[in-house]
Amino acid sequence: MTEHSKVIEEYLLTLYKLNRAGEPAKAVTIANRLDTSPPTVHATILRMQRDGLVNVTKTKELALTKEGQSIAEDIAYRHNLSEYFLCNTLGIPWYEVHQHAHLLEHAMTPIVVEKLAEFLGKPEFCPHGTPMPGTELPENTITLMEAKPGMTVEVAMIGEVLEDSVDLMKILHDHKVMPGKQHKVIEKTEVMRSISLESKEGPSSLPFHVAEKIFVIEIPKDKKRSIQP
Amino acid sequence: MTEHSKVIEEYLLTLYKLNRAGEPAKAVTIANRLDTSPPTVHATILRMQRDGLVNVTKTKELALTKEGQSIAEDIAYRHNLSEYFLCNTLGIPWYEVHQHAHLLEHAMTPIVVEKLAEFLGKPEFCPHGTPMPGTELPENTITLMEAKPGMTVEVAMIGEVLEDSVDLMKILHDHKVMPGKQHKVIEKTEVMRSISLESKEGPSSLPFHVAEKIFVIEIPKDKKRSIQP
DNA sequence: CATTGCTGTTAGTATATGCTAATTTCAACC
DNA sequence: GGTTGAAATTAGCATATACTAACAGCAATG
Repeated sequence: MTEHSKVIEEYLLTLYKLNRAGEPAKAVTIANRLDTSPPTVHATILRMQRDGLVNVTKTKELALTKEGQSIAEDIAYRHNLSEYFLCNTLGIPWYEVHQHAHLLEHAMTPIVVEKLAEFLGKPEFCPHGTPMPGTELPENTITLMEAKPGMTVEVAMIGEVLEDSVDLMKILHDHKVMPGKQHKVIEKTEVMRSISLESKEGPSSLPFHVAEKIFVIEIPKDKKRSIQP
Repeated sequence: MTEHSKVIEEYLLTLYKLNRAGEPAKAVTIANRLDTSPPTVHATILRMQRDGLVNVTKTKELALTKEGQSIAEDIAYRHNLSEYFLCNTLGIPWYEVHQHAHLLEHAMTPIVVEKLAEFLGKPEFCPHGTPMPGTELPENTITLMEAKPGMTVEVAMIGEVLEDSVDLMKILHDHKVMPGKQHKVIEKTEVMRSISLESKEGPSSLPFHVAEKIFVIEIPKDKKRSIQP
């Protein structure tokens, strides 16, 4: 497990996240996510193949090798751990930590990772609710798109794609659409292509494409707000 | 103050440290310190000149520009702050933190720096006793080489050049030659080119070239071990 | 004064990372 | 089945960072 450049680590992490989101991992997707030209992505993937980090299938799908996967999990862990630290120890708002962690994740030695994890009490989720590699969301997790009107749900995770837009994250924050908070699903309107919610803090409305990336757990009626104030 | 590459930041920090140590800042020195070939250093310095970070005098001395100086101080601060954090918060031994901080120093956004400084209580010295930019060692600081036999001294700072060798640092640690600890200077032997010390923890002997890089403060007889156990 | 030797510089290369423009490939659709 | 459009690829180029080998400049030294 040699050390790899920041760029290679970015590609690995992107592939890892695509995998976990169940999205097809193609070169174009990386190009879009990382805002890089297709030829550059192409060249970089050639190097990654050469170095045994990815395989390219006949259908041009990118598949992480054992080693690639292992490194990617490592980076994801460093990223999530950094976010947890920035949020819970330093008090940086949860909707802003992503960008800062983006730098830190490439600059932590194994010892720092280990000591930081110990210090933080080995957290299993980042502030957006993303589970650390090795941990999973509860079985009964669904997306907000799948929730039916009338349901009361608790936010479990804000999908990682959404983290890239601080503006969007800020809005979610203002409406308390964040891990641990409960909301009641009011209605899904096809015309507006949005879902309206109601929580203690007030009403909110989320477009479908955002609701698809928000993961929630249904709260049975009798347990509503049993934990959350 | 644009962002600069890791490499450029390394060069800036090196120049800053050379300045502070009062050593001449030449291209060769950088080549040695950073273990890089002279032609590479040459090319890099050309780019730094182009970007207004350094000036080269007629005598080939490298002088940081206002901007170069300002960035360098920033990096030094991030480095020292990281070391303080790694040592005092995460509990990584003081003689090992340098290498870990070496990575972190290039990966901290201004907000992270600010929040971390607050969290740590705005420390003014790193675990090796190096003052943060803007802070100075006490006026009466001397090097261990300048201390006379019979003197009792308190270690103030382990020179930054020494930090690069973990092995040496470990030895200093084992002999409690570390900031805050008091030692009595026993003798300076020209033949051995070394200085022998005596502390509560036992005797130690340091070669001249190391003693030159250790900064101490003389402790008047009547105040010996007034603070240090 | 000439030699020695360090320092700086040039020349020539290599690799990783990036770009635009142009071309190929291939599946999906008419 | 042929066309179209997205995706992949190739060609050509640029920059930052590295190296070795060779050479130039200059000061100290014999």
